[in-house]
Amino acid sequence: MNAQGQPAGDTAPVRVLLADDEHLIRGALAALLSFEEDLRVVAEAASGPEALAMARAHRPHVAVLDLEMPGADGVTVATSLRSELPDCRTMIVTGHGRPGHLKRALSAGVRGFVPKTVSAQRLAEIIRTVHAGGRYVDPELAADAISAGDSPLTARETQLLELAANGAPIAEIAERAALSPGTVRNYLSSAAAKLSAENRHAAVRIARSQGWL
Amino acid sequence: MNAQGQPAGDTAPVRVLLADDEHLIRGALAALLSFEEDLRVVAEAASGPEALAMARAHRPHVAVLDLEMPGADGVTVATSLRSELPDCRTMIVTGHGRPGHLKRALSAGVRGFVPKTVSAQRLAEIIRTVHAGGRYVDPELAADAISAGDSPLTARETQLLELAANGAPIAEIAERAALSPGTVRNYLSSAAAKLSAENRHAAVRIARSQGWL
DNA sequence: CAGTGCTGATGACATTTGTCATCGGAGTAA
DNA sequence: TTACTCCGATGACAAATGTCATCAGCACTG
Repeated sequence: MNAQGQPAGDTAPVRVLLADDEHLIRGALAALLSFEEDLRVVAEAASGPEALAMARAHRPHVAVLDLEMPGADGVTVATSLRSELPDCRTMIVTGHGRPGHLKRALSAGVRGFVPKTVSAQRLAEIIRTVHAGGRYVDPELAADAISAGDSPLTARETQLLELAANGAPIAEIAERAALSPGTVRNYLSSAAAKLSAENRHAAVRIARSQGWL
Repeated sequence: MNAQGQPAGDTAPVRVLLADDEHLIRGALAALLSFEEDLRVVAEAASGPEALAMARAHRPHVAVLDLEMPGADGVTVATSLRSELPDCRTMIVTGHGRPGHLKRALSAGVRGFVPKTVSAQRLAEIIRTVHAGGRYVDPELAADAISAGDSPLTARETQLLELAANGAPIAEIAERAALSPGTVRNYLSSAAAKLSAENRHAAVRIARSQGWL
């Protein structure tokens, strides 16, 4: 009856991988989790690729991944882990959770999605839940994701919005996408209309805020 | 001879205020710092205003402030603290440190400026340094700040860039600033020219990246 | 097969935006 | 005083952008 996993005693501890580019957070987290007798941090990583390498080397039961990391973001790492180490459960921890990120994460097989506003105790519980095969999604983020719905944008619209994200003029976007300038304007106009934005720049902002970028 | 402050033993501990909106980090940090015998976390806050209130109530020696917080950012809090509690030293911890932020912080009387990539040990040392009256600035950020130079923008240019930051059309910016649309275009054009940007949206990006926004 | 939606393009047109010259007033430093 | 910069505005013009209609190929689906 250790399903929800209060400290166990005799059973083997849960092997945990921590990946976060902020050393301060990662170290502090590792220290806190070390107090939980049934959890053991077996590896730490500061970037996406490093997280993958560490996971291959140390075979954790649960990988706790920051969403924003250099190299590859948490969801990308989770996707790779899913195919490489199917037994490794994954969960995402993030500062600003956007609805779209949650959707992407869930379809990547991520079993936990929590904001950094939770306490360490709570995180430890969630790690146990995930390890036991359960799922946990922050209620507030879940509500946002449900009410937000899916992205109304097509693939090209999304791609062109990304290229427009840095404020580049149409000509440059067209060149980088190998498309006609007129075509680019059409797609961006369409995207802005779908998002009820006044122009493509506002559209970029809106798409970003929804995690559709 | 306790200047750099190795654990002291008999002298009174340094009273520390921790302010960070991410509960996970704040709690973990508090736990880690509690191992340092000469440091004592006497208050925690999750927002700018709360940090101010806590500081008034608990009179910390050193306030460790996150740069990005709801309500009021770390530099704003530091400015208020400087006038309200001149004896309270302040330091800023941040995820992404932009050159302009560092400059603003230093002119607000902040004595420490560190990225979240430092270790907890390092942070503890820096807290001691700051408490002893010293200063500490992350070398990399300092180099960036020096090479970046000051903002070339005038007050109005900066203000209008801020209003333009969400992608709003000129008309809306003009209305919100109570200025003529033509005037707005002139200022934004001037700002874009100073930043070598192709248009105002790219200018916003550049100004943001320098912390001039 | 017909219908639908995404893609990619073109042309036309109106609007927005960027750029420049110019003006006047206020404040400030030499 | 003079010179300088910033502020705020106007007018004119060119360039970029947004919008719309229209076309064609392709893939998919009922």
